[in-house]
Amino acid sequence: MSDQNKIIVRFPPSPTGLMHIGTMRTLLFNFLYAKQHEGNIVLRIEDTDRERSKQEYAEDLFENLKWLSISYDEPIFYQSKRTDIYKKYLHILIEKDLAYISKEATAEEGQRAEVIRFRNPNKSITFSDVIRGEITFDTTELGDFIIAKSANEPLYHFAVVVDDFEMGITHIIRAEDHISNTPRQILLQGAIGAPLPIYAHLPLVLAPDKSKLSKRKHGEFVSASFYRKEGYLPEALVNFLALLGWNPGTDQEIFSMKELIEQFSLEKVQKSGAIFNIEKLNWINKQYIKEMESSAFHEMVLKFLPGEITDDKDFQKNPNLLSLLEPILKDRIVKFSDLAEMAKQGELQYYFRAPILQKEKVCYKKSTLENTITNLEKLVSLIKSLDSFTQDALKEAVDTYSLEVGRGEVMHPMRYCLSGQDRSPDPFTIATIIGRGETISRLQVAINLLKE
RNA sequence: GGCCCUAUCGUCUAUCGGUUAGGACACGGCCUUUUCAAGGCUGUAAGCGCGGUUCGACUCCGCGUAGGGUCACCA
Repeated sequence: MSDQNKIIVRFPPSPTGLMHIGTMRTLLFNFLYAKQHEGNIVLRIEDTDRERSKQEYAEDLFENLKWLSISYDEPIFYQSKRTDIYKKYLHILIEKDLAYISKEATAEEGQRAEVIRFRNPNKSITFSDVIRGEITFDTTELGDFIIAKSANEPLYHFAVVVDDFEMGITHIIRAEDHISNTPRQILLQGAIGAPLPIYAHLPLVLAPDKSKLSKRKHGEFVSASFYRKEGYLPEALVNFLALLGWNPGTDQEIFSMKELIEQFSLEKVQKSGAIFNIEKLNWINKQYIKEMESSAFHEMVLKFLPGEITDDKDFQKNPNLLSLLEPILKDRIVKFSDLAEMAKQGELQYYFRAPILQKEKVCYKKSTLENTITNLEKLVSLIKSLDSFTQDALKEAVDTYSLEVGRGEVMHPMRYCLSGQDRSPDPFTIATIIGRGETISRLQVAINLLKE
Protein backbone atom coordinates (compact mmCIF):
# COMPACT_ATOMS: atom_id res chain seq x y z
CA MET A 1 0.00 0.00 0.00
CA SER A 2 1.46 3.35 -0.96
CA ASP A 3 1.84 6.06 1.61
CA GLN A 4 -0.76 8.11 -0.17
CA ASN A 5 -3.42 5.53 0.52
CA LYS A 6 -2.34 4.87 4.07
CA ILE A 7 -5.26 4.92 6.41
CA ILE A 8 -4.85 7.03 9.51
CA VAL A 9 -7.45 7.03 12.26
CA ARG A 10 -7.50 8.83 15.55
CA PHE A 11 -8.28 8.16 19.21
CA PRO A 12 -9.38 11.53 20.56
CA PRO A 13 -10.37 11.04 24.19
CA SER A 14 -10.94 13.92 26.52
CA PRO A 15 -9.47 13.20 29.96
CA THR A 16 -12.28 14.69 31.98
CA GLY A 17 -13.44 11.51 33.67
CA LEU A 18 -12.91 7.78 33.89
CA MET A 19 -12.82 6.13 30.50
CA HIS A 20 -16.38 5.65 29.32
CA ILE A 21 -17.39 2.24 27.99
CA GLY A 22 -18.85 3.92 24.91
CA THR A 23 -15.56 5.67 24.24
CA MET A 24 -13.90 2.30 24.58
CA ARG A 25 -16.20 0.83 21.95
CA THR A 26 -15.47 3.71 19.57
CA LEU A 27 -11.74 3.26 20.07
CA LEU A 28 -12.07 -0.46 19.47
CA PHE A 29 -13.82 0.11 16.14
CA ASN A 30 -11.11 2.57 15.12
CA PHE A 31 -8.49 0.04 16.14
CA LEU A 32 -10.11 -2.82 14.24
CA TYR A 33 -10.49 -0.74 11.12
CA ALA A 34 -6.95 0.57 11.22
CA LYS A 35 -5.42 -2.82 11.92
CA GLN A 36 -7.39 -4.46 9.16
CA HIS A 37 -6.05 -1.92 6.68
CA GLU A 38 -2.59 -1.78 8.20
CA GLY A 39 -3.15 1.86 8.98
CA ASN A 40 -1.92 4.16 11.70
CA ILE A 41 -3.63 5.15 14.92
CA VAL A 42 -3.01 8.56 16.38
CA LEU A 43 -3.73 8.91 20.07
CA ARG A 44 -4.54 12.51 20.80
CA ILE A 45 -5.47 13.62 24.28
CA GLU A 46 -7.99 16.42 23.89
CA ASP A 47 -7.24 18.49 26.93
CA THR A 48 -7.89 22.00 25.68
CA ASP A 49 -10.19 22.45 28.65
CA ARG A 50 -7.44 22.99 31.23
CA GLU A 51 -9.84 23.12 34.13
CA ARG A 52 -11.55 19.79 33.62
CA SER A 53 -8.69 17.76 32.17
CA LYS A 54 -6.74 15.60 34.61
CA GLN A 55 -3.66 13.48 34.04
CA GLU A 56 -5.12 10.71 36.20
CA TYR A 57 -7.92 10.28 33.69
CA ALA A 58 -5.40 10.00 30.89
CA GLU A 59 -3.69 7.30 32.96
CA ASP A 60 -6.99 5.48 33.37
CA LEU A 61 -7.32 5.54 29.60
CA PHE A 62 -3.83 4.13 29.03
CA GLU A 63 -4.41 1.37 31.54
CA ASN A 64 -7.67 0.33 29.97
CA LEU A 65 -6.29 0.35 26.45
CA LYS A 66 -3.38 -1.77 27.59
CA TRP A 67 -5.70 -4.11 29.44
CA LEU A 68 -7.85 -4.61 26.36
CA SER A 69 -4.87 -4.93 24.01
CA ILE A 70 -5.98 -1.94 21.98
CA SER A 71 -2.72 -0.44 20.79
CA TYR A 72 -1.87 2.89 19.18
CA ASP A 73 1.07 4.65 17.64
CA GLU A 74 3.69 6.64 19.49
CA PRO A 75 4.06 9.43 20.28
CA ILE A 76 0.93 10.43 22.12
CA PHE A 77 -0.24 13.95 21.33
CA TYR A 78 -1.57 16.38 23.88
CA GLN A 79 -3.57 19.28 22.53
CA SER A 80 -2.50 21.37 25.50
CA LYS A 81 1.05 21.26 24.12
CA ARG A 82 0.10 22.33 20.63
CA THR A 83 -1.12 25.86 21.15
CA ASP A 84 1.54 27.29 18.83
CA ILE A 85 0.17 25.27 15.97
CA TYR A 86 -3.40 26.37 16.60
CA LYS A 87 -2.22 29.93 17.00
CA LYS A 88 -0.59 29.80 13.59
CA TYR A 89 -3.82 28.74 11.90
CA LEU A 90 -5.81 31.24 13.90
CA HIS A 91 -3.59 34.01 12.57
CA ILE A 92 -3.95 32.82 9.00
CA LEU A 93 -7.71 32.76 9.31
CA ILE A 94 -7.83 36.24 10.77
CA GLU A 95 -5.49 37.57 8.11
CA LYS A 96 -7.69 36.12 5.40
CA ASP A 97 -10.72 37.56 7.19
CA LEU A 98 -12.16 34.06 7.54
CA ALA A 99 -12.25 34.66 11.27
CA TYR A 100 -12.25 37.80 13.35
CA ILE A 101 -11.74 39.12 16.82
CA SER A 102 -15.12 39.89 18.25
CA LYS A 103 -16.05 42.25 21.06
CA GLU A 104 -18.46 40.53 23.40
CA ALA A 105 -20.96 41.42 26.01
CA THR A 106 -19.93 39.44 29.09
CA ALA A 107 -23.16 38.18 30.49
CA GLU A 108 -21.71 35.40 32.60
CA GLU A 109 -18.76 35.23 34.87
CA GLY A 110 -15.55 34.08 33.23
CA GLN A 111 -16.63 35.18 29.78
CA ARG A 112 -14.12 37.08 27.73
CA ALA A 113 -14.64 40.56 26.38
CA GLU A 114 -12.86 39.44 23.22
CA VAL A 115 -13.10 36.09 21.46
CA ILE A 116 -12.26 34.77 18.02
CA ARG A 117 -15.23 33.97 15.84
CA PHE A 118 -15.42 32.16 12.54
CA ARG A 119 -16.95 34.07 9.67
CA ASN A 120 -19.66 31.65 8.72
CA PRO A 121 -20.25 31.52 4.95
CA ASN A 122 -23.75 30.27 5.77
CA LYS A 123 -23.99 27.51 3.25
CA SER A 124 -25.62 24.16 3.07
CA ILE A 125 -23.25 21.30 3.82
CA THR A 126 -23.75 17.77 2.58
CA PHE A 127 -21.37 15.03 3.53
CA SER A 128 -21.35 11.32 3.01
CA ASP A 129 -21.25 9.03 6.01
CA VAL A 130 -20.04 5.47 5.46
CA ILE A 131 -22.67 4.12 7.81
CA ARG A 132 -25.58 6.47 7.15
CA GLY A 133 -25.24 7.81 3.62
CA GLU A 134 -25.70 11.48 2.77
CA ILE A 135 -26.44 13.96 5.51
CA THR A 136 -27.31 17.59 4.81
CA PHE A 137 -27.23 20.55 7.16
CA ASP A 138 -27.95 24.23 6.77
CA THR A 139 -25.12 25.90 8.68
CA THR A 140 -26.81 29.29 8.87
CA GLU A 141 -28.20 28.63 12.31
CA LEU A 142 -24.66 28.11 13.61
CA GLY A 143 -23.92 31.80 13.17
CA ASP A 144 -20.37 33.05 13.52
CA PHE A 145 -19.45 30.46 16.08
CA ILE A 146 -16.54 30.93 18.46
CA ILE A 147 -13.40 28.97 17.60
CA ALA A 148 -11.07 30.27 20.30
CA LYS A 149 -11.31 32.10 23.58
CA SER A 150 -8.02 33.75 22.71
CA ALA A 151 -5.06 33.08 20.44
CA ASN A 152 -3.70 30.73 23.09
CA GLU A 153 -6.99 29.05 23.90
CA PRO A 154 -8.53 27.31 20.91
CA LEU A 155 -11.84 25.59 21.36
CA TYR A 156 -12.62 21.99 20.57
CA HIS A 157 -13.92 22.32 17.01
CA PHE A 158 -10.96 24.34 15.87
CA ALA A 159 -8.29 22.24 17.55
CA VAL A 160 -9.82 19.06 16.19
CA VAL A 161 -9.94 20.28 12.62
CA VAL A 162 -6.38 21.59 12.72
CA ASP A 163 -5.09 18.38 14.27
CA ASP A 164 -6.94 16.07 11.93
CA PHE A 165 -5.41 18.03 9.07
CA GLU A 166 -1.90 18.22 10.52
CA MET A 167 -1.93 14.54 11.41
CA GLY A 168 -3.26 13.46 8.06
CA ILE A 169 -6.32 11.74 9.46
CA THR A 170 -8.12 9.95 6.64
CA HIS A 171 -11.00 8.36 8.56
CA ILE A 172 -12.99 9.91 11.34
CA ILE A 173 -14.82 7.10 13.09
CA ARG A 174 -16.70 8.47 16.06
CA ALA A 175 -20.01 8.23 17.85
CA GLU A 176 -23.31 9.50 16.55
CA ASP A 177 -23.44 12.41 18.94
CA HIS A 178 -20.85 14.08 16.72
CA ILE A 179 -23.04 14.13 13.63
CA SER A 180 -24.26 17.62 14.37
CA ASN A 181 -20.67 18.78 14.92
CA THR A 182 -19.62 17.64 11.49
CA PRO A 183 -20.93 20.53 9.36
CA ARG A 184 -19.10 23.20 11.34
CA GLN A 185 -15.93 21.14 11.24
CA ILE A 186 -16.28 20.82 7.48
CA LEU A 187 -16.65 24.58 7.27
CA LEU A 188 -13.44 24.96 9.21
CA GLN A 189 -11.67 22.42 7.00
CA GLY A 190 -12.57 24.55 4.02
CA ALA A 191 -11.14 27.62 5.71
CA ILE A 192 -7.76 26.07 6.55
CA GLY A 193 -7.56 24.19 3.27
CA ALA A 194 -7.89 20.71 4.70
CA PRO A 195 -9.24 17.82 2.62
CA LEU A 196 -12.52 16.19 3.57
CA PRO A 197 -11.89 13.04 5.58
CA ILE A 198 -14.11 9.99 5.40
CA TYR A 199 -16.74 10.02 8.12
CA ALA A 200 -18.34 7.09 9.88
CA HIS A 201 -20.71 7.84 12.73
CA LEU A 202 -21.23 4.92 15.04
CA PRO A 203 -24.49 4.23 16.84
CA LEU A 204 -24.57 5.20 20.49
CA VAL A 205 -24.17 2.76 23.35
CA LEU A 206 -27.35 3.08 25.32
CA ALA A 207 -28.49 2.37 28.87
CA PRO A 208 -31.40 -0.06 29.37
CA ASP A 209 -33.73 2.95 29.41
CA LYS A 210 -32.50 3.77 25.90
CA SER A 211 -30.86 7.00 26.95
CA LYS A 212 -27.20 7.77 26.34
CA LEU A 213 -25.05 6.07 28.98
CA SER A 214 -23.93 8.70 31.42
CA LYS A 215 -21.94 8.49 34.57
CA ARG A 216 -24.34 10.72 36.40
CA LYS A 217 -27.40 8.63 35.59
CA HIS A 218 -25.96 5.15 35.34
CA GLY A 219 -23.10 5.08 37.80
CA GLU A 220 -20.02 2.91 37.75
CA PHE A 221 -21.30 0.67 34.95
CA VAL A 222 -20.20 3.25 32.42
CA SER A 223 -16.51 3.19 33.23
CA ALA A 224 -14.28 0.62 31.58
CA SER A 225 -12.22 0.12 34.71
CA PHE A 226 -15.31 -1.15 36.51
CA TYR A 227 -15.24 -4.29 34.37
CA ARG A 228 -11.59 -4.84 35.14
CA LYS A 229 -12.29 -4.56 38.86
CA GLU A 230 -15.26 -6.91 38.60
CA GLY A 231 -13.07 -9.60 37.09
CA TYR A 232 -14.27 -9.61 33.54
CA LEU A 233 -11.74 -10.86 31.03
CA PRO A 234 -10.45 -8.27 28.56
CA GLU A 235 -11.01 -10.64 25.64
CA ALA A 236 -14.63 -11.01 26.69
CA LEU A 237 -15.20 -7.28 26.99
CA VAL A 238 -13.66 -6.69 23.58
CA ASN A 239 -15.80 -9.46 22.11
CA PHE A 240 -18.93 -8.02 23.66
CA LEU A 241 -18.17 -4.43 22.69
CA ALA A 242 -17.46 -5.44 19.11
CA LEU A 243 -20.90 -7.00 18.87
CA LEU A 244 -22.52 -3.83 20.14
CA GLY A 245 -23.46 -2.22 16.87
CA TRP A 246 -21.66 -4.60 14.57
CA ASN A 247 -21.82 -8.20 13.47
CA PRO A 248 -20.44 -10.02 10.46
CA GLY A 249 -23.75 -11.50 9.36
CA THR A 250 -22.90 -15.01 10.48
CA ASP A 251 -23.97 -16.97 13.54
CA GLN A 252 -20.57 -16.64 15.18
CA GLU A 253 -20.70 -15.18 18.69
CA ILE A 254 -17.19 -15.66 20.05
CA PHE A 255 -14.41 -13.76 18.34
CA SER A 256 -10.75 -13.39 19.10
CA MET A 257 -9.18 -10.01 18.44
CA LYS A 258 -7.53 -11.52 15.38
CA GLU A 259 -10.87 -12.64 13.99
CA LEU A 260 -12.39 -9.27 14.76
CA ILE A 261 -9.65 -7.51 12.82
CA GLU A 262 -10.15 -9.85 9.89
CA GLN A 263 -13.92 -9.68 9.80
CA PHE A 264 -14.72 -6.12 10.82
CA SER A 265 -16.30 -3.79 8.32
CA LEU A 266 -17.79 -0.33 8.68
CA GLU A 267 -20.47 -1.21 6.14
CA LYS A 268 -21.88 -3.78 8.52
CA VAL A 269 -22.12 -1.40 11.43
CA GLN A 270 -25.65 -0.89 12.68
CA LYS A 271 -27.37 2.49 12.34
CA SER A 272 -29.45 2.45 15.50
CA GLY A 273 -28.29 2.68 19.10
CA ALA A 274 -27.41 -0.48 21.00
CA ILE A 275 -28.39 -1.13 24.58
CA PHE A 276 -25.58 -2.32 26.80
CA ASN A 277 -26.83 -5.72 27.91
CA ILE A 278 -24.74 -7.00 30.78
CA GLU A 279 -26.39 -10.45 30.65
CA LYS A 280 -24.84 -11.07 27.30
CA LEU A 281 -21.46 -9.84 28.57
CA ASN A 282 -21.78 -12.29 31.45
CA TRP A 283 -22.45 -15.16 29.09
CA ILE A 284 -19.52 -14.25 26.86
CA ASN A 285 -17.25 -13.87 29.87
CA LYS A 286 -18.22 -17.33 31.06
CA GLN A 287 -17.34 -18.80 27.69
CA TYR A 288 -13.89 -17.27 27.95
CA ILE A 289 -13.39 -18.37 31.55
CA LYS A 290 -14.14 -21.97 30.61
CA GLU A 291 -11.44 -21.86 27.97
CA MET A 292 -8.78 -20.30 30.19
CA GLU A 293 -5.40 -21.95 30.68
CA SER A 294 -4.90 -23.31 34.18
CA SER A 295 -2.05 -21.00 35.08
CA ALA A 296 -3.91 -17.87 33.99
CA PHE A 297 -7.03 -19.06 35.73
CA HIS A 298 -5.19 -19.72 39.00
CA GLU A 299 -3.60 -16.33 38.86
CA MET A 300 -6.97 -14.63 38.52
CA VAL A 301 -8.52 -16.75 41.25
CA LEU A 302 -5.74 -15.84 43.66
CA LYS A 303 -6.12 -12.19 42.75
CA PHE A 304 -9.86 -12.15 43.39
CA LEU A 305 -10.14 -14.51 46.33
CA PRO A 306 -10.73 -12.49 49.47
CA GLY A 307 -7.91 -12.25 51.99
CA GLU A 308 -9.80 -14.28 54.57
CA ILE A 309 -9.34 -17.27 52.25
CA THR A 310 -5.87 -16.67 50.83
CA ASP A 311 -4.41 -15.84 54.25
CA ASP A 312 -5.95 -18.89 55.85
CA LYS A 313 -3.32 -21.40 56.97
CA ASP A 314 -5.54 -24.35 56.16
CA PHE A 315 -6.02 -22.99 52.67
CA GLN A 316 -2.30 -22.53 52.17
CA LYS A 317 -1.58 -26.05 53.42
CA ASN A 318 -2.81 -27.69 50.23
CA PRO A 319 -0.92 -26.36 47.21
CA ASN A 320 -2.96 -28.54 44.86
CA LEU A 321 -6.25 -27.12 45.99
CA LEU A 322 -6.51 -24.58 43.19
CA SER A 323 -6.02 -27.26 40.57
CA LEU A 324 -8.62 -29.47 42.21
CA LEU A 325 -11.05 -26.60 42.46
CA GLU A 326 -10.53 -25.38 38.92
CA PRO A 327 -13.31 -27.30 37.16
CA ILE A 328 -15.81 -26.47 39.90
CA LEU A 329 -14.97 -22.80 39.89
CA LYS A 330 -14.95 -22.55 36.11
CA ASP A 331 -18.42 -24.01 36.10
CA ARG A 332 -19.80 -21.73 38.75
CA ILE A 333 -18.44 -18.26 38.24
CA VAL A 334 -19.45 -15.77 35.61
CA LYS A 335 -16.86 -13.18 36.57
CA PHE A 336 -14.04 -13.37 39.08
CA SER A 337 -15.65 -11.10 41.63
CA ASP A 338 -18.18 -13.91 42.10
CA LEU A 339 -15.46 -15.59 44.16
CA ALA A 340 -15.92 -13.05 46.91
CA GLU A 341 -19.63 -13.77 46.97
CA MET A 342 -18.99 -17.52 47.14
CA ALA A 343 -16.62 -17.02 50.05
CA LYS A 344 -19.20 -14.87 51.79
CA GLN A 345 -21.77 -17.65 51.42
CA GLY A 346 -19.31 -20.18 52.82
CA GLU A 347 -19.17 -22.08 49.56
CA LEU A 348 -15.38 -22.23 49.47
CA GLN A 349 -14.22 -22.79 53.02
CA TYR A 350 -15.25 -26.42 53.36
CA TYR A 351 -12.73 -27.47 50.74
CA PHE A 352 -9.93 -26.87 53.22
CA ARG A 353 -11.55 -26.96 56.64
CA ALA A 354 -14.18 -29.14 58.28
CA PRO A 355 -17.53 -27.36 58.56
CA ILE A 356 -19.33 -26.85 61.84
CA LEU A 357 -22.43 -29.02 61.70
CA GLN A 358 -25.87 -28.52 63.15
CA LYS A 359 -27.36 -31.76 64.38
CA GLU A 360 -30.86 -31.06 63.13
CA LYS A 361 -29.69 -30.44 59.59
CA VAL A 362 -28.00 -33.77 59.04
CA CYS A 363 -31.08 -35.92 58.45
CA TYR A 364 -32.73 -35.97 55.06
CA LYS A 365 -36.21 -34.52 55.11
CA LYS A 366 -38.18 -36.68 57.55
CA SER A 367 -35.64 -39.43 57.87
CA THR A 368 -34.92 -40.77 61.33
CA LEU A 369 -31.77 -40.34 63.39
CA GLU A 370 -31.25 -44.11 63.40
CA ASN A 371 -31.47 -44.45 59.64
CA THR A 372 -29.13 -41.54 59.11
CA ILE A 373 -26.56 -42.95 61.52
CA THR A 374 -26.79 -46.31 59.78
CA ASN A 375 -26.28 -44.71 56.38
CA LEU A 376 -23.35 -42.63 57.53
CA GLU A 377 -21.67 -45.63 59.10
CA LYS A 378 -22.26 -47.61 55.96
CA LEU A 379 -20.66 -44.78 53.99
CA VAL A 380 -17.61 -44.83 56.21
CA SER A 381 -17.12 -48.55 55.78
CA LEU A 382 -17.71 -48.27 52.03
CA ILE A 383 -15.07 -45.59 51.76
CA LYS A 384 -12.62 -47.55 53.84
CA SER A 385 -13.08 -50.62 51.66
CA LEU A 386 -12.34 -48.83 48.42
CA ASP A 387 -9.15 -49.93 46.65
CA SER A 388 -8.56 -46.52 45.21
CA PHE A 389 -10.28 -43.38 46.32
CA THR A 390 -11.37 -41.98 42.97
CA GLN A 391 -14.55 -40.17 42.14
CA ASP A 392 -15.79 -42.93 39.86
CA ALA A 393 -15.06 -45.74 42.30
CA LEU A 394 -16.66 -43.84 45.14
CA LYS A 395 -19.71 -43.00 43.11
CA GLU A 396 -20.16 -46.59 41.99
CA ALA A 397 -19.91 -47.93 45.50
CA VAL A 398 -22.23 -45.36 47.03
CA ASP A 399 -24.75 -45.55 44.17
CA THR A 400 -25.19 -49.26 44.64
CA TYR A 401 -26.06 -48.73 48.26
CA SER A 402 -28.04 -45.51 47.99
CA LEU A 403 -30.29 -46.92 45.30
CA GLU A 404 -31.49 -49.51 47.83
CA VAL A 405 -32.25 -47.16 50.70
CA GLY A 406 -33.16 -44.07 48.71
CA ARG A 407 -30.66 -41.66 47.25
CA GLY A 408 -31.60 -38.65 49.29
CA GLU A 409 -31.23 -40.69 52.44
CA VAL A 410 -27.55 -41.10 51.68
CA MET A 411 -26.66 -38.16 49.49
CA HIS A 412 -28.12 -35.43 51.62
CA PRO A 413 -26.33 -36.38 54.85
CA MET A 414 -23.15 -36.98 52.90
CA ARG A 415 -23.32 -33.56 51.28
CA TYR A 416 -24.16 -31.81 54.50
CA CYS A 417 -21.54 -33.55 56.59
CA LEU A 418 -18.80 -32.80 54.10
CA SER A 419 -19.78 -29.22 53.30
CA GLY A 420 -22.08 -27.94 56.01
CA GLN A 421 -24.22 -26.69 53.13
CA ASP A 422 -27.54 -27.70 51.63
CA ARG A 423 -26.30 -26.86 48.18
CA SER A 424 -22.94 -27.75 46.78
CA PRO A 425 -21.23 -29.60 43.96
CA ASP A 426 -21.88 -33.30 44.19
CA PRO A 427 -20.47 -34.91 47.34
CA PHE A 428 -18.19 -37.29 45.42
CA THR A 429 -16.38 -34.32 43.98
CA ILE A 430 -16.01 -32.76 47.41
CA ALA A 431 -14.83 -36.05 48.90
CA THR A 432 -12.10 -36.54 46.34
CA ILE A 433 -10.93 -32.98 46.75
CA ILE A 434 -10.60 -33.17 50.51
CA GLY A 435 -9.26 -36.74 50.42
CA ARG A 436 -10.19 -40.05 51.95
CA GLY A 437 -8.94 -39.39 55.46
CA GLU A 438 -10.70 -36.06 55.79
CA THR A 439 -13.88 -37.48 54.30
CA ILE A 440 -14.01 -40.26 56.86
CA SER A 441 -13.16 -37.83 59.62
CA ARG A 442 -16.02 -35.47 58.73
CA LEU A 443 -18.49 -38.32 58.49
CA GLN A 444 -17.32 -39.65 61.84
CA VAL A 445 -17.74 -36.25 63.46
CA ALA A 446 -21.33 -36.25 62.25
CA ILE A 447 -21.99 -39.76 63.52
CA ASN A 448 -20.68 -38.81 66.94
CA LEU A 449 -22.78 -35.66 66.90
CA LEU A 450 -25.92 -37.61 66.11
CA LYS A 451 -25.19 -40.11 68.86
CA GLU A 452 -24.86 -37.43 71.53
C1' G B 1 -38.87 23.88 20.42
C1' G B 2 -35.17 24.11 15.73
C1' C B 3 -31.91 20.90 13.25
C1' C B 4 -30.16 15.89 12.65
C1' C B 5 -30.21 10.51 13.26
C1' U B 6 -32.94 6.04 13.99
C1' A B 7 -37.15 2.25 13.85
C1' U B 8 -37.16 -6.63 12.97
C1' C B 9 -38.44 -11.00 19.20
C1' G B 10 -37.63 -8.00 26.20
C1' U B 11 -32.07 -7.30 24.48
C1' C B 12 -27.88 -7.79 20.55
C1' U B 13 -28.90 -8.89 15.60
C1' A B 14 -29.51 -11.83 10.20
C1' U B 15 -32.35 -10.62 5.84
C1' C B 16 -29.14 -6.23 0.79
C1' G B 17 -37.86 -7.30 -3.30
C1' G B 18 -39.86 -13.53 -3.31
C1' U B 19 -37.55 -17.02 3.65
C1' U B 20 -42.29 -21.56 7.50
C1' A B 21 -38.57 -13.92 9.04
C1' G B 22 -32.73 -17.16 11.04
C1' G B 23 -29.07 -16.99 15.27
C1' A B 24 -27.40 -15.42 20.26
C1' C B 25 -28.55 -13.53 25.42
C1' A B 26 -32.55 -13.66 28.78
C1' C B 27 -37.04 -16.37 29.99
C1' G B 28 -40.24 -21.16 30.18
C1' G B 29 -40.46 -26.59 29.66
C1' C B 30 -38.15 -31.41 29.34
C1' C B 31 -33.82 -34.61 30.06
C1' U B 32 -29.66 -35.39 33.38
C1' U B 33 -29.36 -34.80 38.81
C1' U B 34 -29.85 -35.93 46.28
C1' U B 35 -29.24 -30.12 46.03
C1' C B 36 -27.30 -25.74 43.52
C1' A B 37 -24.82 -24.89 39.11
C1' A B 38 -23.16 -26.73 34.41
C1' G B 39 -24.61 -29.50 30.09
C1' G B 40 -28.16 -31.55 26.23
C1' C B 41 -32.94 -31.00 23.86
C1' U B 42 -36.94 -27.85 23.24
C1' G B 43 -40.68 -23.79 23.52
C1' U B 44 -42.74 -18.66 23.86
C1' A B 45 -41.39 -14.20 21.40
C1' A B 46 -40.54 -9.41 16.21
C1' G B 47 -41.12 -6.44 10.93
C1' C B 48 -44.46 1.11 14.69
C1' G B 49 -48.92 3.06 11.65
C1' C B 50 -50.93 4.75 6.97
C1' G B 51 -50.29 5.54 2.06
C1' G B 52 -47.62 4.70 -2.40
C1' U B 53 -43.85 2.05 -6.16
C1' U B 54 -44.01 -3.20 -7.70
C1' C B 55 -46.56 -9.27 -10.27
C1' G B 56 -44.59 -9.27 -5.18
C1' A B 57 -42.51 -5.60 0.13
C1' C B 58 -39.49 -6.13 6.70
C1' U B 59 -36.55 -4.56 2.60
C1' C B 60 -37.51 1.21 -1.98
C1' C B 61 -40.29 6.26 -1.53
C1' G B 62 -43.59 9.77 1.22
C1' C B 63 -46.29 11.19 5.44
C1' G B 64 -47.32 10.32 10.37
C1' U B 65 -45.81 8.29 15.16
C1' A B 66 -42.19 7.00 18.62
C1' G B 67 -37.28 6.98 20.55
C1' G B 68 -32.58 9.17 20.59
C1' G B 69 -28.78 12.91 19.62
C1' U B 70 -27.51 17.98 19.32
C1' C B 71 -28.19 23.06 19.85
C1' A B 72 -21.47 26.26 25.29
C1' C B 73 -16.43 31.31 25.76
C1' C B 74 -17.19 21.58 27.33
C1' A B 75 -15.19 17.98 24.53
